[in-house]
Amino acid sequence: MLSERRLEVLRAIVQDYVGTEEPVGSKALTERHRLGVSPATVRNDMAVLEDEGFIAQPHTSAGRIPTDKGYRLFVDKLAGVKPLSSPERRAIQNFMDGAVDLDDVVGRTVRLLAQLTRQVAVVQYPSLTRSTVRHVELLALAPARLMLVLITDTGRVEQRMIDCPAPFGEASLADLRARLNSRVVGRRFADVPQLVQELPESFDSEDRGTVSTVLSTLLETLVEETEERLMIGGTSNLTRFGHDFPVMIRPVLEALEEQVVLLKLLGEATDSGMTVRIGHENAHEGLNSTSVVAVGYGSGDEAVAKLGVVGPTRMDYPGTMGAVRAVARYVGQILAES
Amino acid sequence: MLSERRLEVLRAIVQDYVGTEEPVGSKALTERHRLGVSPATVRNDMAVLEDEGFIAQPHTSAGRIPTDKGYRLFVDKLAGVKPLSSPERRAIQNFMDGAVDLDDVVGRTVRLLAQLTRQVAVVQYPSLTRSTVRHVELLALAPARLMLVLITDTGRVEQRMIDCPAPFGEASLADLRARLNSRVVGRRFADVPQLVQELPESFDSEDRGTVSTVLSTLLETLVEETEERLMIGGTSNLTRFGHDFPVMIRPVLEALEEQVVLLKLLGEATDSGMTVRIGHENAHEGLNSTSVVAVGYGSGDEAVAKLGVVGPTRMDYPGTMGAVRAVARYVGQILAES
DNA sequence: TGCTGGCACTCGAACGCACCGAGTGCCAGG
DNA sequence: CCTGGCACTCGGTGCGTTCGAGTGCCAGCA
Repeated sequence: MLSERRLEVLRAIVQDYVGTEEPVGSKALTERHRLGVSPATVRNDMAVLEDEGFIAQPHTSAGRIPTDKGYRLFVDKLAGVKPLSSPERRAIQNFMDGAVDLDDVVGRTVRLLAQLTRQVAVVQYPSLTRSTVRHVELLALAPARLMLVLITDTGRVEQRMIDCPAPFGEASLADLRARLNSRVVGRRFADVPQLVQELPESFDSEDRGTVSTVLSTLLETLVEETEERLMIGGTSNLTRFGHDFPVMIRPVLEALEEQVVLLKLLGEATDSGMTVRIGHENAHEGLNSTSVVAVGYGSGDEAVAKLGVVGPTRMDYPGTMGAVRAVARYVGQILAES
Repeated sequence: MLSERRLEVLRAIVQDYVGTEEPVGSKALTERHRLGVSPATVRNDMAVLEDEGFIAQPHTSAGRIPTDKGYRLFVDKLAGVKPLSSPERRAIQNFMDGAVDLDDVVGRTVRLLAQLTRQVAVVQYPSLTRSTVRHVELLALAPARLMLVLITDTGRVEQRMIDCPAPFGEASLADLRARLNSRVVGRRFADVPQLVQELPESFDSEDRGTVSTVLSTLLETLVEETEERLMIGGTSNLTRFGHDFPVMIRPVLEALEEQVVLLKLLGEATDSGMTVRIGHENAHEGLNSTSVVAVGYGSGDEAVAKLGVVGPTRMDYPGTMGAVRAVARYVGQILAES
């Protein structure tokens, strides 16, 4: 077990390293922090911390840097979530104020988060499956051509073109629209498939084909868009990543370009509460030297999507966590209002 | 005036430098290209080219590299547009096939372009002002709450929430919807403001407020969304930028994050035909060591938006131009079909 | 006049080397 | 269990040397 002081030493190492970006030695530590012991003692503690795998030396005669395991302990036991300063809070409000639609909200959120944390921000669009249906619209663009428009309670809108097997009268269209809406409005998208199951049967045989087509397009859309969309920003912050530049940032940029990877990344975050994945805890290889701080957000109690940041493992965890949480809450509020 | 051979020397320098990324000397040139003259002669030619500002030496005793002016001459006079190979053409088809909606089309285009050119791709969404109206929909989400949905001929969909000053009956809604559509469908968005001008006057006084609100939201949307949206991708290709990494790519990433900058960039491209902006020809400072190759694309004859790539001035211009043009044409086709 | 070979010169890159100093591990003593 | 002392390690820095690709210039030749 690690004594109180050793934990204190670890905390000091993490803080200094995050600040200076340079391996920290025993002497420097005792000078910057009032540990009340001599460098020699700190050295002994460091030796123990190294044995336990919390810190490491890049080279034999250099200072120590925290390992992933060290950061993990720091985040779990030694650090809290730093609340934002009130100027920062005000900045959030100013920044998010006046967003006109969901795209705008998500876009602003990404920029805000990137700016606050000075890291790469990732924001997932509210998921369809967890949202509820606000409205389903069917528009006749041509006699045998429909457009299906889905609107969620979070303001997300999806649309699809539908080519009908047969012309579809205005009356039938209104009928279908009405019945569809009466069944699904206010329900969760995940439940829609069951809710519309026997709908075609109640239509004339001539319309039944079209109704089926519409419904299958609807269901397809639900499936396809479950592969969520997301937006990223602040990639230029990667340039402050470290010295050994190209090697580090290349795989990160590549990972960020693959939506699948990112979605999995956010998906791994637990539904409620903040998740921090440090270095090798990330499944994706390119992100082995980055940490991901993610949290769910939503209009009500339930999270409809996630947002977070990606940065070097050497990041200011308390500050980052504070910013991520604050932004998530604020976005949740905005969505609830709209 | 530059003799035929001097131009040939310039072409050889550009080609070699693009390939090797290293300053090219007189000896290497005569070895790799059959110029039919000795290194000494080439040296003389190089001296002239340098006097004229087409090439420069990074250091006194190094080879030459093309200047922006040199690339300009190369692009204008010495290089054609390299047509794609047939595997590449097939790749485009495979890649774009099966796109479900506009977002999907744009997303695929970005990835495709980034992959083909191995550079950063930028694709603008079809502009509203240049598109025509396919449909305007008004949905009543609550008695005094409407949603406005705009659909363009290019498949783009915009929506806005509207809070009405007074409840708005279903009949009035249908009426407004019908009149609105009969006036604007098939017309260009740019013309919409005039077309709906006196619409409120024909409504009952109790509804007039709401109608005005709806129309002003509609007009607002047109204005706001004239600030076009765009999508970028392939930023990881920036890592192959050069040796002097961080310094180069930082401002580029920053510029790429500012939509305004990018839009201006694309906006500067001429409407028809391909535009190539080389190095300092770009107004934005951060892009002074990049070149932009852009071209308009559209469903018909007229360009509804632009797309292009951003890469180091040292890029394969013929190949890049070929890819950009091919992709633009293909996307145009897809939009025309949908 | 224009091309060519020859020649002296330049200067950045690479290499080797010595030095410096932050940092370490270990140990004996309090 | 903490501390001061001490010998040791080793990466970073500065400096001088060498190496070679590349240059400019010039005299000679077609």
